[in-house]
Amino acid sequence: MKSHQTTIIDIARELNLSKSTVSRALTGHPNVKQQTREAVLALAEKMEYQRNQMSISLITNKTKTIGIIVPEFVTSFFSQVIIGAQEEARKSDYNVLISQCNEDYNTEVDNAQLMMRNRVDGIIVSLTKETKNFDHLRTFQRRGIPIVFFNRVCEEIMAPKVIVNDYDAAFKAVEHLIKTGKKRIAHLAGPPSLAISRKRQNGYIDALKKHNLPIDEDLIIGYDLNMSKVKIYIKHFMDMDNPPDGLFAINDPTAMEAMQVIKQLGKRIPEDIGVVGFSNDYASQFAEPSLTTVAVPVNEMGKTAVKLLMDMIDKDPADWKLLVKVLDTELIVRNSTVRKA
Amino acid sequence: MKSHQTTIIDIARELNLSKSTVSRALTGHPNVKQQTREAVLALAEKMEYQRNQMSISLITNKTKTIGIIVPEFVTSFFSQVIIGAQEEARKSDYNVLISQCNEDYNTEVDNAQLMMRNRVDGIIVSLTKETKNFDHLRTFQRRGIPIVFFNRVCEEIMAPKVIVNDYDAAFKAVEHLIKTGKKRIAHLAGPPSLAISRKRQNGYIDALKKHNLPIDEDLIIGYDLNMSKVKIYIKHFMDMDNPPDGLFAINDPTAMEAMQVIKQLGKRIPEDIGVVGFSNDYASQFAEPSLTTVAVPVNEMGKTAVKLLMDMIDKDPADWKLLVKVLDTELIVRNSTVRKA
DNA sequence: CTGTTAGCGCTTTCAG
DNA sequence: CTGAAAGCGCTAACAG
Repeated sequence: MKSHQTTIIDIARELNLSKSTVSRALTGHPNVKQQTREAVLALAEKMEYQRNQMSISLITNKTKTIGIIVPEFVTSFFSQVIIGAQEEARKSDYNVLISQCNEDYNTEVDNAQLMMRNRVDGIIVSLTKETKNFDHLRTFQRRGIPIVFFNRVCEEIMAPKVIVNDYDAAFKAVEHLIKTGKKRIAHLAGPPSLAISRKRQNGYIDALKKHNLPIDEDLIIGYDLNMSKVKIYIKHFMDMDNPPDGLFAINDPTAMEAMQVIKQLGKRIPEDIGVVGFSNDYASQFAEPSLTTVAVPVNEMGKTAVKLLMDMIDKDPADWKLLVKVLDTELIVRNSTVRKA
Repeated sequence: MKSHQTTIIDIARELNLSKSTVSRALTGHPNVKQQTREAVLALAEKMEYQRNQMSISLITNKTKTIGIIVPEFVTSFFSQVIIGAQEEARKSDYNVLISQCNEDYNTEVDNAQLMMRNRVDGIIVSLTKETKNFDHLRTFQRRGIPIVFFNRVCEEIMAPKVIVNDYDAAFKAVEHLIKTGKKRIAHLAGPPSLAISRKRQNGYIDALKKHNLPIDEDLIIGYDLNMSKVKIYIKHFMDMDNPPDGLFAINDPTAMEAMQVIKQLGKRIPEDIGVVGFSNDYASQFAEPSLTTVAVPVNEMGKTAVKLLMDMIDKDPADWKLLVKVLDTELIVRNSTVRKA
């Protein structure tokens, strides 16, 4: 079934003009008589003409589309980054092709190839927790298609990155727990494959060190972000002879799941154990107790990534800058660490 | 900066073959000598050839892309629908162009035109709360591009729709509140522009009627989903001489916001007032008390919408079926209505 | 100011 | 089995 889309030829025929004149009128080229232009625009409007992006892309070798690859879509984090990214892209009249990977490496590779086939002008990427091979991404650079990483960045590929001050934020988060009087703080960390896991863990460790608290390896568990495991680890923690009185979790979903388990075990938050998350997920404000967390400027992260990408598109790869933008975070203190009256 | 993407010509030149033969080998056409095919495929692999979707689209007048237009991205609802939709689309080797509208009508129109320019083969749409004019969507049908609505459907356009049994679900939700002993149940409804608001409200009203409870217009407030207003309305309810002892909210974010306010006012949930939401948002399990809500099969909704769309793509519009798929929901009873021991 | 021509990368006739 | 040629909708270069 061939759908009928109005073409330039349709307009040209109707107005008895050449294709090129119509094209010029439509694209705002100066060399068109005012009267002709008006006639063309009026008819285009009437016939609901929408230029065919395909043919233009074929000529210009530009699709005016950027790809966004994110690891998951369940928590609000990446959705919100995407909102920012999309807003920024729209400013430059760019579209956005979005793919989420269900935290699956093979899906990420598929998505990358899909982007390739669709000849996106650039991509912004946050890796799945599984991604350890980066060939599918290197292909882009090899072809002069720019990449910008955000949040879960790849340290082995030379490309601009947008991250937050993970180390500092973690440091402050843990320091906050310490200031509320906690002395045995556990850390439910992310998989070591992710740089953010390592940085946050380092922040955690250094905060303890600064305050002369012992580093107890038993209190640090790196896990694969598979939420169903949180229960096991938290029970493990709380079953200890000397259970922790504080918990710093790699992200908010983990922290909230942990709080569920802690409450089931009959422990009070924050009295028995204070909890801090990371990312300020949409849900964290509603949790009970509301979750103390590190607010990441998600919207800005998306915007910044796209801005950096836009600076690379149409530039010679030799001129690409290797900026690493570090965005500031803010510790949001809520009831999971400091109970308000 | 022209990025170098491998083309069929590159391969043809290298192998001293004609373009057509290479093309045939690549597309699995039977009339190619086994040996030739293997050589082509091997080289294509080596040169990282990725077919240019643009040129194919130009010829076939098909982009293998479907558009998804959703009103917002903040709550988890639409994200999850998109996950399902994307999975289903991928099965048929279709890509997905996603646009969210920030609940803004003009953005919806823009997004629709963007889809049009990109010649999507079909779209699935959930309307913004503001959308009352549907011309931007009718254009698609006029051109033989199929539309499927989901969740927030348009009743004025003849198109397949995927919805849930809003009336029944609301009825059961309210009946559940009644069974927990509540007799004065308020309803924080959505904007009347949305059919789901009206249906859920009707379910609410009929449940009260069935149980011989009076319909008090003062206990029904339809609002514009602007979350900041929830506080005002809930305070208004609770300030009444005879405040409600139950609340049925149009959706989970509303319910959770309401619970926050109720708790601030020092009222107990569910003892003083039982609360039921709608949609089983990701956050609702973490809320305190955990929120009783109507679980919507979000993933299935996305999948079903795409399936219906796929059945229309490539079919003569005359053969398009006007199915309305009604998916079943499930009432999930949590602590906001029935406190577990 | 307007028309003509060529060609983007690919598939699809039509000829061998 | 393979090649040559036409053309998808549009823009850009070259002529008027």
